[in-house]
Amino acid sequence: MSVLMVDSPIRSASALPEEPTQASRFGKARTAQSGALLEDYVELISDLLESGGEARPTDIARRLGVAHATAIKTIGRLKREGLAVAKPYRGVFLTEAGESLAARVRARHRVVVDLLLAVGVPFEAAESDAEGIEHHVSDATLAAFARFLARS
Amino acid sequence: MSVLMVDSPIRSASALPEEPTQASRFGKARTAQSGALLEDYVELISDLLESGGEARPTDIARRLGVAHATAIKTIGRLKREGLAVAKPYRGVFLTEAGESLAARVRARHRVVVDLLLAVGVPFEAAESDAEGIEHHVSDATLAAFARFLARS
DNA sequence: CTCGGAATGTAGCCTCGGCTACATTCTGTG
DNA sequence: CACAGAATGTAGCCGAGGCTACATTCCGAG
Repeated sequence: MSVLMVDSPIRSASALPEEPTQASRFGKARTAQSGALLEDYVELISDLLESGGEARPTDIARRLGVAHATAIKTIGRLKREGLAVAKPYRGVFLTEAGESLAARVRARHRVVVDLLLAVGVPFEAAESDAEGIEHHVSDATLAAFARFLARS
Repeated sequence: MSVLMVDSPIRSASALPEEPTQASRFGKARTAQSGALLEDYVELISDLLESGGEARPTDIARRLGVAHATAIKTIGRLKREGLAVAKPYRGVFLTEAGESLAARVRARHRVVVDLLLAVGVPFEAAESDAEGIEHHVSDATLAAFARFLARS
C-alpha cells in the first residue's frame, strides 16, 4: 500500500518525461516487438512437440492463423537465428537455445495470465491479451508479478 | 479467492487451446500491433500541443527516438487516416478524431501504469513496460484494471 | 536584406511479416 | 504400384516502419 500515489496528483496534463528517457522507452517497446514473433513460434513449436510429437509447418500456420508460406518463411528465420532446425519435409525441431527460450516464454506467459486473473480479468480476455502483453513484460515487472501472486 | 486456480493443475505440458481460438488470439495480438504506432504518435502530439503549444516533426522524432524522416512519413499516415492535419512547415495538429483517440489512449496509459505500480512494479519499469503493454489491453481488461484500482 | 544553419520535406533503400500463385514432394488408398 | 490430394517449399508482390542522403524552406543575426 502507499504504492499508489507516487506522483499521481498533477502529472495528468503536464510534465512530459525527459526527451532521452521517453525515446528510450519507445525504443524498448519497438525492440520488444521484434522478437515477439519468434517467441510465439518457439513457444508454439515446443507445445506441439510435447503434446503431439511433431511440429509441422501447416499445423503451425493454422495455429497462428497465417498462410503456410508465412510460417515457412518465419521458420527459416528461426533457423538463421539458431533457434530451430528443420530438414525439408521433415518437421521442425528446437535447438538447445530454442528450448530454453521456449521455457522462459512459457513461464512468463503463465505468470502474466495468472496475474491478470488475480486482478479480476475474465479468463478469455486474460488469455487473449496476455498473448500481446507478455512480450513487453520486463524482468523487473515479471518479478513484481510473481511477488504479487505469491502474497495473494 | 478461487480466481487463481481456474485450470492451473495440469495444463502446463498438455492442453493446447483449440486451433481457431488460438489463431484468433494471435490474430488479435497482430491487429493490436498495427495501430499501436499511430496511437503513440497521437498521444505524443497531444501532449506536445498541450504543454508546449506546438508539435514539430523534429520534436516528435526526438521524443520517439527515430529519424525525422521516419516521423514525417508517419505523420503522413496520420493525415491519411484522418487523425491529424499539417500544412508544410506549419507544425502538426490533431483532428477531432485524433484528439478523442489521444484522450482514450492517455486514459488507458494511466490506468495501466497505475495498475503496474499497484501490484508492486518499480516506477521506471512501470512507465517503460506500459508503453508496450497498453496497446494490448482490451476493454474488458482495462475495466478489470480500473475495478481493481478502485477497491485498493 | 542577406545569408547560413536549422528545420522540413523528398527519394530511395532495407527488413519484416503478411499474402497469392505455382512447383515440388510425400503418402495413403484403390 | 500408381496416382490424387495433401503437405511442403519457392517466387514475387505489398505495406509498414526503419534508415541515409539530398533538396528545399524558414528564420534570426549581422
